Amino acid sequence: MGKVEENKRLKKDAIVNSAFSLFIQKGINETSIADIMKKAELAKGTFYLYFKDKFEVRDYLVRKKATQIFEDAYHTMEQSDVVEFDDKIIFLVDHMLNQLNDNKILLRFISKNLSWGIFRHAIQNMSGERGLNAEDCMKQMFEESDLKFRNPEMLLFMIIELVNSTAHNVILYRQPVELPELKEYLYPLIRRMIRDFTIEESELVMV
Amino acid sequence: MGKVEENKRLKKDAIVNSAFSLFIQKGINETSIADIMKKAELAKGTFYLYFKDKFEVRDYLVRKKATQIFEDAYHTMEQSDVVEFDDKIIFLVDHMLNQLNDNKILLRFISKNLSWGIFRHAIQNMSGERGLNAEDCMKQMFEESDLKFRNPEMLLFMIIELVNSTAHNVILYRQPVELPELKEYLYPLIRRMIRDFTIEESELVMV
Amino acid sequence: MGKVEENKRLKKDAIVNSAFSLFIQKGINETSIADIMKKAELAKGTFYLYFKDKFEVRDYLVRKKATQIFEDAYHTMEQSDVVEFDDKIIFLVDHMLNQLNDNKILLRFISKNLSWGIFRHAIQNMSGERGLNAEDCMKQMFEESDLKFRNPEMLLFMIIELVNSTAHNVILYRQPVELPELKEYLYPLIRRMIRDFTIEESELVMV
Amino acid sequence: MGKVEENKRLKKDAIVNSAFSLFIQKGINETSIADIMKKAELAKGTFYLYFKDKFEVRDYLVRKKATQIFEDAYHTMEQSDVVEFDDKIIFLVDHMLNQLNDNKILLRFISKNLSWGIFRHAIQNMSGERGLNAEDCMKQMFEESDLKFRNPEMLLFMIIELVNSTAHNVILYRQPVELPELKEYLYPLIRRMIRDFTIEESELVMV
DNA sequence: TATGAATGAGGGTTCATTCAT
DNA sequence: CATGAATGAACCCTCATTCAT
Repeated sequence: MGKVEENKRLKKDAIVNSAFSLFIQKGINETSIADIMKKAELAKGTFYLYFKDKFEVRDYLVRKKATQIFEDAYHTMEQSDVVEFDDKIIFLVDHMLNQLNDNKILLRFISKNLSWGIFRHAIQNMSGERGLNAEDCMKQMFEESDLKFRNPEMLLFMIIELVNSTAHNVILYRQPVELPELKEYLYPLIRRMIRDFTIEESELVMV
Repeated sequence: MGKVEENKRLKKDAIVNSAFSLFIQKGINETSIADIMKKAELAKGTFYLYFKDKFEVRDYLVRKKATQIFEDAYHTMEQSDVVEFDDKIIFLVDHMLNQLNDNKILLRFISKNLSWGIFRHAIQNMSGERGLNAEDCMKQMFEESDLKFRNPEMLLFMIIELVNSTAHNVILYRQPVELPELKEYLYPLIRRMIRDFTIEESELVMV
Repeated sequence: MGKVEENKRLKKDAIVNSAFSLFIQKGINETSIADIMKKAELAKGTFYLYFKDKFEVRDYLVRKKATQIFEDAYHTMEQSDVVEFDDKIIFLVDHMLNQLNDNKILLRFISKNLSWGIFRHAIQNMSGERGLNAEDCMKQMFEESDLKFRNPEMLLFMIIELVNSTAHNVILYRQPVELPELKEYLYPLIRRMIRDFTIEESELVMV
Repeated sequence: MGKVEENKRLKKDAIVNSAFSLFIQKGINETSIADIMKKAELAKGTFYLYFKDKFEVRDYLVRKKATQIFEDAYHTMEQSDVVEFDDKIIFLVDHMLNQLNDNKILLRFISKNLSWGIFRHAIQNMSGERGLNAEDCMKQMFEESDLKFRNPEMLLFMIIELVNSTAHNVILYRQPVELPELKEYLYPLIRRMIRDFTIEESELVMV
């Protein structure tokens, strides 16, 4: 029967949730496995039946949380009536920034870990669980638009890095400006980047 | 006489150098104070005469190394014959990227710690020691150029964050492209950002 | 089954016994937790599963040993044929003094810690474990006697302090007299104190 | 010249005063030599020119402070018009108790160390410095009175121990009664002890 | 599977003491 | 005499990990 499976899932969730709340509260280095299991109300030894060490839990959490944020943004976008490619990108970015701004603790946790490498890993591996694949989503978006891009991956990379690193400072330390002002500079720049990466009709003919 | 002072400086340097080599080798969390002092060939207790904990050493190191890189780039630029403002910025960025590319270990150490907050702190506090003040340098550069900028601090902030975060991935993980290719996309974008932040003559008249 | 519980009791006893022998040998300040656990043939970390620090062990020991001495004296007295109240008190004191005289090391350990505050705490808290409650014993003794006392608690307090502090010097340093000679002065004085605290029949009528 | 001597005395006083304030504030075990010398505004190494360790300082302090209290009480008594022996004893005890009640911190420091052994040592060794010898004082008091005592030393011993141990609890913990009530029971008891130790005229003739 | 008592290596930190200045 | 930087032994305590139950 699935009762045992169900029970194991509950235990794993308890561990993960406990760990998350402690990681964001005290930091991962100051959190011991004993802490995690005490808060999860499970025996210390049980930890090792589910994870190798606390860093495995951290990685699991980063992927899970990052995916949640992307999924949420993507679903909301799909239900909106945005059609243009650059508007879609801005919509996604804006939605995610707002989520992170509302949940600064989560931001602190995933922000500096969520760079290109982890991002790719996350969107590729995690997606299966809930059926939504971020990489496929993005690919589809690129294809659906009528535009052709010089180097789509590079474009995405630069946008993500720019957004991620500027937002980190602005949201967490409110330095050097507040989030609304950052957006004023950021969104036009993103649109410009998209435009600069677009291959013009004329160029296409040339090639 | 300054013999005692001289000796203290030597001890501090030994600690700092030992710590640096261990931090980049094993990571800061895996480096104990005992490790540091063993490599420095000093007694464990001596550590506490100079630093409160290893994080104080890390901060000291980040400031020191970041300043060194900037100073080096700035000096080289001054001895070159670059005159235009955007060329100067590109020159600085290029020089620093090359330094970091040559010294990936150093990059790993300072990169993720060198965000806007630390950067400002570093260029303001560290400068006195060697006579060169990074903040003043930048200000002077802005003033010397005939251009006026909408929001110079914001411009600098966005450039630094973009360069720092993209370069980090590219240099360390060679993902998604190699450094030369990144530069091909990065430098035009920086020039464009500078242009976008410039207040046109016509606008000036208007105001 | 109670195998685990049994094992824990053994471990705690080992720690306590080891600590006692070291405390009386070298003094508590010169005894480290490492010392205690080495002698107890247990791992250092195990200490913290049973006690917070060595002072908690000391308090535990003082209570335990003091209670043992009292219980022993009380049991012996009950099996004797002493009937008068003052004789009972003298009997108890005498028995306890003899015990302490036979075990000077134990005396040194508990003597200066066994003042009124600790004594009250000891007789109230420790008793449950073995079924005998020192406080109740004393109360019963007071009630069983036909006498009424002006301030029974005060009487007890003064007797205990007088006996404790004089005996400490006499037994440990044999100064200024030997124990038998102290008793010659002490017991008549105690009898006199009891008499002085007694409310006479005549007084009772008055009230 | 005596300038050097004067300077040394000042240094020693600084150390002793600093130590005293720290001992009563944090306890002797929690006070390091570094602490003492920092508060004394002297170099750490200087300590060893005056004392072997902090326990030597403590002993010095106990003697000094205890003597001060006794001297103060004795001087005040001399300037009063008390004549009877038992009144004198009560006067001394009362004065010292009041001093200690006013200075509970001092009491905590010397109380449990000031038993018969230390007391004798103190009154014998320390007296020379200021010209007043407590032992001689007491002897003189005994001789001056017309009374003869069975065992003067024993009498003194029992009074001191009784007063010291009861007062310690009462003043520090206000248990089981307050100081005024303790005195109500204590002073009559002391008078009775003195009477019981007195050799009657009739007895004298007998011998 | 799940437990949690036990382990003991290893961390950070303090501090009495020395000694070159 | 006086200093205070340097020492390194020794302390307390934590914690990942194991394993008998």
